Amino acid sequence: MGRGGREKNGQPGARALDVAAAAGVSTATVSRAFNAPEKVAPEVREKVLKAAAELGWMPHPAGAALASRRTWLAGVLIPTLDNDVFASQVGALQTRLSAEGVTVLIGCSNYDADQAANQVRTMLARGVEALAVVGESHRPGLFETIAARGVPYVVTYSHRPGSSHPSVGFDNAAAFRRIARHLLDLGHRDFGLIHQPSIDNDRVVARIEGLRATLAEEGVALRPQHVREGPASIAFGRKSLRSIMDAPGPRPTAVVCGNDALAIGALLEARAIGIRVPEELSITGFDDVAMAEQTDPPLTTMRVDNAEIGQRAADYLLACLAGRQPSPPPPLESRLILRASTGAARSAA
Amino acid sequence: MGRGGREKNGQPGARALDVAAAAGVSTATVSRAFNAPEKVAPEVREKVLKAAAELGWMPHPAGAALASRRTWLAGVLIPTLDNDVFASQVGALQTRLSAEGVTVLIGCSNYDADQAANQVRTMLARGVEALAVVGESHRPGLFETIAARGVPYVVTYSHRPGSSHPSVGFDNAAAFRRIARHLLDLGHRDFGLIHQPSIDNDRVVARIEGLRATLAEEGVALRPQHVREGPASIAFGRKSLRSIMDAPGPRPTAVVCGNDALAIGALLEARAIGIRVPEELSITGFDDVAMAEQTDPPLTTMRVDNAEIGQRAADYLLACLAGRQPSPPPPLESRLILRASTGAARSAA
DNA sequence: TTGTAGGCGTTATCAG
DNA sequence: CTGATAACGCCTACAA
Repeated sequence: MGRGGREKNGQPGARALDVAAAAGVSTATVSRAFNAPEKVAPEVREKVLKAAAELGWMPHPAGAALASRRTWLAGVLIPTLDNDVFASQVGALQTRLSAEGVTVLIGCSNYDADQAANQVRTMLARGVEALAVVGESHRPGLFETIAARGVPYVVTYSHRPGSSHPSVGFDNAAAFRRIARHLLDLGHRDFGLIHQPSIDNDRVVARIEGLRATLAEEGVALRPQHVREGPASIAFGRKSLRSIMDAPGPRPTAVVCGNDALAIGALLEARAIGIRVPEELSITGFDDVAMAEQTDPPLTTMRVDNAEIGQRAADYLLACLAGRQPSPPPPLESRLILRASTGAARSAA
Repeated sequence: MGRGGREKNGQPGARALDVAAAAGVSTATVSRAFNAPEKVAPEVREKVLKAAAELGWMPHPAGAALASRRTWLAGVLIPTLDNDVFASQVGALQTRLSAEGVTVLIGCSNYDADQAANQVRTMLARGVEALAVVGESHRPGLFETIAARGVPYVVTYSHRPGSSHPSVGFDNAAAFRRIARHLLDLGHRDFGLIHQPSIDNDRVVARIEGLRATLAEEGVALRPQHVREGPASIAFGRKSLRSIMDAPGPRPTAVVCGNDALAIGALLEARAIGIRVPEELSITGFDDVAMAEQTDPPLTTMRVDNAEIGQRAADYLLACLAGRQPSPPPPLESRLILRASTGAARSAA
C-alpha cells in the first residue's frame, strides 16, 4: 500500500503504450528501442528515447520478466556480511554481475544451516537465475533443489578436491597443511590450535584436518588440552591462549589460529603474560587482514584473494547464463605470508 | 538463456493453474491459500499446499508483482560493504525487513556520487518500494527523483539538525564537538587531524566542522600543516602521524582521527618513533572497532550502534509501506569511550 | 468460502 | 524496419 499505480501528476504511471503514443510508434518498437537498439532505425530510436525520458518511463521489470522469462537476478549466499572476507567476495561478484545487467540478491545465513536453506528458498522464489554459495556443507538436498530448478550455481571460498560441485576457491586443507609444514620445519613438535566454530563449516573442518594430517606425518598429535573452539574474536583468542598455556603438562611451542582475529588475540595475550613471540611461542593466523602486518611482532598468516574469488564466481555464472557449459575454474592458491610471529622452536624443552 | 519455461521433467514449469487442477480448486483459491490463508477453509488450504509442494510450485514473483502492484522489494545504498559500520547497518536492516517479507537490494556507491545515482536509478527501475540511503550529500535531484516516484526513503548514519530528509543516525558534528571538548578539557591547545576523503561525504565534513567550531570557541585553530586527508587505512594513519610530527613549528599534543583505522595507525607510528601516548600525545579514533580496546594504550574513541540504525531505518520504512506517516525517529546518541590514549596535555610546551 | 473473468506491462512471433 | 496480437503467471474485484 502507499504507492499505487498511475496516480499523481502522471509521471510514475507511464507505460510502454504511453511512450509509444508520444513517439508515434507501437509498443513493440518501444521495446526494441530499449532491448535491441540495432533493430530500430536510429531516428526512430531517438524519438522513442526522448519520449521515454520526458515521461520518465522505464520498462517495468515485472512485465519484462513475465514476457521474456528472464529476471536478470542472481543470488549469493554468505555466512555473514560482518566479515571482510565475504564482503570482498560479494563486492567483486556484484561489480562484475551488475556490469552485465544482473542484479545480485545477498542472503546471509548467520552460519546457520536452516537459515541458509531458507535464504536459498527465498532467492529461488524471487527468480534468481544463478547462485553463488559459500561452502558446501549445507542441508542435504539444498544443491539438488537448486539444480532441479535448472539454476546454475557455484560453491565459493572452498575448493575441495573431489567435490561434485563446481567451485571457485582454494583448498582449505592444503592451506593448513602448508602452515603445519612451515612450523614443523622450524622444529616445532608441540602444537596448540584455536579455531572458530566448526559446525556446518566445511572450511574450518578442512583446515583442522589438514593440520592434523600433516602433523601426524611426523608422528605429532594435537593434545586435547591445547585445542580451543569458539567465536572468531580477539577476545576469544586471548582467553584461549591463556588457558592453553595454563594447561597441565608441556606447553606448546606453536599455536595455530583459525583466523587473524584469534591470532591477534593470542599475540596480545602472550605479550600480556610475558611469553615472548616468536622466541618462546610461534603464532599463525589466517586471512592476512590489514592489522596482521602491524602487530608486534607482525603476524605470519595465509593470504587469499577474495575479490578474485568473487570475480571468478561471477564469470563462471555469467558463462552458464550465456548458455555455455564452462569448465569449473581451477582452485586459487592461498599464500603463506611469512612474518615475525613464527620462528624456530626452542631447542629441547 | 539456459533456463526456459516448463521443460524438463515438469517440475519448474508448474503454474498456479496446474496446482489448482491438482488440488481440485480454482486458481483464485490457490492464490488465497498462499496470500490470505485465513480466507480459505483449512482443509482446502491443506490440499492446495500439498499439491503445490508436490509440483514444486511457488508463486512467480513477476506475475504476482504485475497483478498486485507490489514488489516487496526495498533498496539500501551504502558507500561500501568493506566496512563493518555499513555491513552492520545493512545486516540489521535486512534482518528486520525480510522478517516482513521484504527483500533488500544492496547498492554500493564506492564513495562515488555518480555511481550512487546510478545505483538508485537501477533500484528504482527494479521496482523497490522503499529506500535507505547513507548520507545526504548526493547528486542534486536524487531525493527528488525518489520522492517523485512516491517511494519513501530515509537517510541513514548521519542526522543533521535542520535537514529536510527523514533520517536515522547521529549528529556527526556533535560527535566531534564532544571529542574536541574532551581534549580541550584535558588542557590541549595544539591539535592535529587525520581524516578520510571528504568529497561527497557529508559525515566527514560535519565531523571536521564540529571539531573546528568547538576549538574555535576556545580560540584554537587547526594548523594546515597538522591536517592530513587520505584513505581510511592504518597505513595512511601511520604516514600522516609521522609527517605531522615532522612538520615545522610546535607539535600538536593531540591528534584527532576520522576513524579507528587511522587512529590505530597513528598509535603504532607514535610508538615506533618514540612518542609516548598519552603522556606526550593524545590520540582519538571513531567507531570503536574490536581492535580499539586492544591497542596499547587502548584507544579513546566514539561508539555508534550501527545495528540500531539499520533496525530503526527498517522500522521507519516498514511503517511508510504500511501507509502510516511515521514521524522520523529522533537521532541516536554516539558515546565517547574513554580509554588510555588520551590524557592531560603536557603543561607548557 | 469459492469460482469467474479481466487485467497488470512487457516481449515475442509473425506478418507486412 | 515496423505493427498487431497473443502470451507470460498471477491477483482481485465481483458474483455466486
